[in-house]
This record gives sequence, structure tokens and C-alpha cells, in this order.
Amino acid sequence: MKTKKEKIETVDLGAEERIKQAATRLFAKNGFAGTRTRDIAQEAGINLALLNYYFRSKEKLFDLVMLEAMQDFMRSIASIVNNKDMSLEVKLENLVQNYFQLFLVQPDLPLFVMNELRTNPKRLESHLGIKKVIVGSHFFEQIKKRTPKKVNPFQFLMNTMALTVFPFLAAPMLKIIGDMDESAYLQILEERKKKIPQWILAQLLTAKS
Amino acid sequence: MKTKKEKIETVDLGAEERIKQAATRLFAKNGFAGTRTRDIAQEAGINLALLNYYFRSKEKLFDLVMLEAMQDFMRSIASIVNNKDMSLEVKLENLVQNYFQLFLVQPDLPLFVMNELRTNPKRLESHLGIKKVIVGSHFFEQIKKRTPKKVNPFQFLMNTMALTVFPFLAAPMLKIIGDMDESAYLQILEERKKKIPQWILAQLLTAKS
DNA sequence: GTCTATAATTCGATAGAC
DNA sequence: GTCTATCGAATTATAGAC
Repeated sequence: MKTKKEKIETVDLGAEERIKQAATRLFAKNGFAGTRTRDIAQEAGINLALLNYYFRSKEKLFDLVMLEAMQDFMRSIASIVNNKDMSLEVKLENLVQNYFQLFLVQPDLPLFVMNELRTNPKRLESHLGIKKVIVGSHFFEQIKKRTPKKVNPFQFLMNTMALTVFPFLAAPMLKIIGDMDESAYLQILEERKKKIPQWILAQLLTAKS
Repeated sequence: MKTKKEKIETVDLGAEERIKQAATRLFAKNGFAGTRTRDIAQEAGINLALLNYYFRSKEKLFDLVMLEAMQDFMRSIASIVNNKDMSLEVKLENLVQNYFQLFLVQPDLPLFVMNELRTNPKRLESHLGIKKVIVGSHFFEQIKKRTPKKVNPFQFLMNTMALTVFPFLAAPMLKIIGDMDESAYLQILEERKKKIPQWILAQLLTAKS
């Protein structure tokens, strides 16, 4: 007799998943120390005790959602950077597109990751073989080939990330500096999405010295 | 009889100043919630009670050091961006030089400011008339003149900041991705210091569309 | 001004009923 | 699995001596 739990609950998530999502939001917004387990419980619509029942401790919960957030982050670009049938131009377009899509939905994610990596740099290395993902990628090989002699190709990797990620990291500041509201800033971001690949390519042609 | 306090103490600062410096370091490193007043007191070499004697509360102390950090930040660039006898090329060089000099000494400052502005965006606007400092500057006028039609000149302001600040914001991540130790990363930064102005200028010439 | 000792509060975690 | 109630540790802030 399956009276209790049919598979009708497509909309409502279970408590465990709701806690994880609430934790992701709040940790990203306020950091580890700035987030109270009570707030996570409330946002998830459950009780404080249940949080510990599922995840044992605040720190374990943090580690878990952090790991999953980073894995999402990496998965989203791994397939692009290693596609060997894609020109550098197209690859740049897809990468930028991909970052923008992710960060527009989760605007706090970049700053969250930066913060966590500053206080705990080892996590990136141990939990995700990120070294190979980027520097060993086909994308990086393509950059190397186009880089003017005497310039470290890693610079252009940094430039790509800088031009793409910084507008999200510094959004609150940039909106004030530029005296823009949300919609005006979104328009700026749309413009960037098209321009960044061109700018990167223009930098690669700066062969002077 | 001035036996107690002659003016010999040129090296040692007073307690108040030592507390402020310790607070700046620790808040920048661990954020507001992640910093304990006990640690600030210890780092300043004084007692916990004395901190409250001078600054009333943790929050008041935070507001104070945050404000002063931002003012330092702004003062360091205000004189450059408004110099009307400096070409855009030279101005870019000086700006980048200036940022690098500041951030090499205080590597946690950029992330600190980004974090604070995300949780409290009004502070920037109210406490420092930052709008006029940047968008009303001679520097921004020079960028406008060189910007290809149909591109918002604010984009190049963002690019300048992105290329300059991001390597400090993301230093821990970039060191791992690039498999670099501290000295290797410093070398990368040195190379950037020379290249960033060229890259910006190259972008300005990308007039296509 | 600077200290020791402690009050007051907050927060993570657990016990135990249902 | 989920809740209420509570413990215990950590932390900010203050009282009061010197």
C-alpha cells in the first residue's frame, strides 16, 4: 500500500535538497562566518535540528555546497575548452556566453569562490584537478600559438577571465561609478558579451616588444 | 617633571592607532563576521576592553577603518585621473603602476572592498563622491575621445580596472591554475604592469562594428 | 588609559518526544 | 524524519579596580 508517498511531488523538493539550496544562497551572500545555521533552516522552511540531522555540522554543509558549486563551475567550461574542432574565436564566444549565463543566474557565485579560495586555497587543487582542466586544455594551446613571442601566454588566459568575471565581481561598485540602474547595467553586460572576444584577439595582435 | 612621557616614541604608535591598523589587517583578511575583537586586541598588543574604550563597538570600528581604507584607495588615483597635462598613454601607465604598488603591499584590500560594497553599496556613494571622481575625470574624457563610435566608453574604464585588479582578486586561484609559486606570480604581475596600457590601447583601436 | 573579571547575548549542536 | 527545548561554547560589551 503506497498511500504515503506516490511520485507526485515534482514541484516540491525534499528537505535535504531545500537545505542545500538555501545554504548555497546564504553562504554565497554572506560567507561562512556571516551565515547562521538558523537562517539557513528558516530559508529552507525546516527546523534547525534537521539541518544537523542531515549534514552533521555547519562546516560539513559548507564543504559540500562549496564543492558542488565549484564542480558546476568547472563542468560548465570543461566541455568548451577541450573541443578540438572549435576555432579560438568561436571558443572565446562560447566561453564568455557560458560565464555570463551562469553568473546572471547566480551573481554572488564569483565573489563567493574568490573568498573561499583566499582562505582555503588547497580546496581547488585537491577537490578538482583544475590545473589540467585549464592549462592542459586545447584552448590554452590555441592561445599559445597566437601569443607574441616574449609574452607569457598565461597573461591572455588571465585577461580573458578578468574581462569576463570582473564585471560581476565588482557590479555594485561599477553601477555606482557609472550611475546606472540594474537594467542599464544589464545592457552594458550584453554589449560586453559581444565585444570581449574581439578585445582579446586585439590584445593578441599587440606584438610590440 | 616630564619623566613619564618624553617625545622619544617615534617608532611606537599609540594604542588607538595600533588598534586601527590591526583591525584593518584582520577585517581585510577575514571579513567582519570572521574577525574577533579579541584577535584585534591581541594583534594590537592591548586588552579587549581598551578596544571598546576607544571605538565603542566592533561595528563602529569596522565602519571607521573601512571608510579610511576607501579614502586611501580613492586619494591614490584622484590626482592622476584629473591631471590635464598627461597623455592617456602616460596616465594609464601611472594608474596601473599606482594600483600595483598599493595592492602589492595590501593584497587583501581589493577583495575586502568588493565584499563590503556588495553587502553595503550605499557606503561608496555617500561617504565618497566617487561618481564625480571617475566619470567626471579628465581621464574619462580622454577615453571617450578615443572610443570607437557605438561602443559605450564606460566599457574601457571597466576593462582597465578588470585587467589591473583581477590578478589581485583572484591571485590564489590563478597561482594554482598556472602552477606558480609566489615569486613566479610576482614576475607575471611585473610583466602585466608594462603590458596593460598597451592592451587597453589595442582594444581602443578595435573599431569594427 | 589600561587592566581583570564578568555580565549578556548569540549561535552551533544535541537530547528526547512524536 | 521532524519537531521543541535546552545545553554549552564562544564572543561582544561593560563594570569597576588601579
